Amino acid sequence: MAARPTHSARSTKPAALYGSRRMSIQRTTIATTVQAMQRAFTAEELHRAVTAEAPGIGLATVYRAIGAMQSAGSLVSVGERDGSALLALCARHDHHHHLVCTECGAVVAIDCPIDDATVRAAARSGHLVTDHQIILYGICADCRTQTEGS
Amino acid sequence: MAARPTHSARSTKPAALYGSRRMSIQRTTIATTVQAMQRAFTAEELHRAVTAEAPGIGLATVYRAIGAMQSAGSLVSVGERDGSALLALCARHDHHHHLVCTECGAVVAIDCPIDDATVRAAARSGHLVTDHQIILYGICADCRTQTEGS
DNA sequence: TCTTAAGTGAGAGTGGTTCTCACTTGAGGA
DNA sequence: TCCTCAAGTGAGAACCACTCTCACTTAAGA
Repeated sequence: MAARPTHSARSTKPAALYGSRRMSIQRTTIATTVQAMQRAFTAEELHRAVTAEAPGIGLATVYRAIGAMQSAGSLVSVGERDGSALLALCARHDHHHHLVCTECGAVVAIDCPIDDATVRAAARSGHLVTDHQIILYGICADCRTQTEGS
Repeated sequence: MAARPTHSARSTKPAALYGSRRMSIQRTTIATTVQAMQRAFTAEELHRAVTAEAPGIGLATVYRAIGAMQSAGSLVSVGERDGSALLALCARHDHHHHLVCTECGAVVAIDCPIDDATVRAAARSGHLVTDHQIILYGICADCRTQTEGS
């Protein structure tokens, strides 16, 4: 299993995060704000950050932009916090999962730990695994070095 | 990885599903209904099933009973369906996960596929895995034999 | 029986998310 | 440079799963 940052999407153009042709000022602001986010965030946190940048952008607009980015595959849901969906920017399009740092909220892409052996073992019991959903929680490399340094 | 039914709780007394001493008629009805459930269910589905059995039992009572059974560890959340939490009876108290059958909704306990190798590989990238959440979707043994039989 | 705290039903409240509607605006074509 | 039109927007209502409150009931131990 290899772990690498999810964040190459940070350097792509805002428009690339959506699946549509048309780019409004609001969507550009939202995309830029998402790219500036250093960790996983909720829709409400994103709305707060966006309105700090450009007051007047509605919550519904933020939700619509989130939906568009999720459809385009540039934004993924990585669990939840206090009943709200936790979102993160992710440029990887191959099959993978995410490790959410419980210290700082950073999200790291992780290769899928479900291997052939797992699927075969399930098959031995008569079950067929067709899909799965995995979220890993832990402490990221940065937080570990910080903790060990102090 | 071994897979085995989650359902030994089906044969236990209703009172054993809750962590408390006191048993009301409502809680007994709810526990019996849960034990009769052949698959994963939502709170609303349970409420419908319970009121079919004993009309007048309130939704809040069902939610309170679900909370008590979850605290007691006899009922677990195994994902979600249409925005509602998906619940299932489970008697296993060791570390494990669940396979939800996409055909019939049956739930099967599955040993944890996250092994030492996975954790060590994450550690090699500097990350420490402290917790995880896994839901497997697939087709259970019964549904497979049915499909192959027809 | 009595006491008492746990449990109950009804319904209001909460909070995240989605929908509606009238209005605005970006982008492509003439 | 207009014109057209569909995509996008803001405000706020609506939706929905779930929780809380409150007056009342009841199980269980003394």
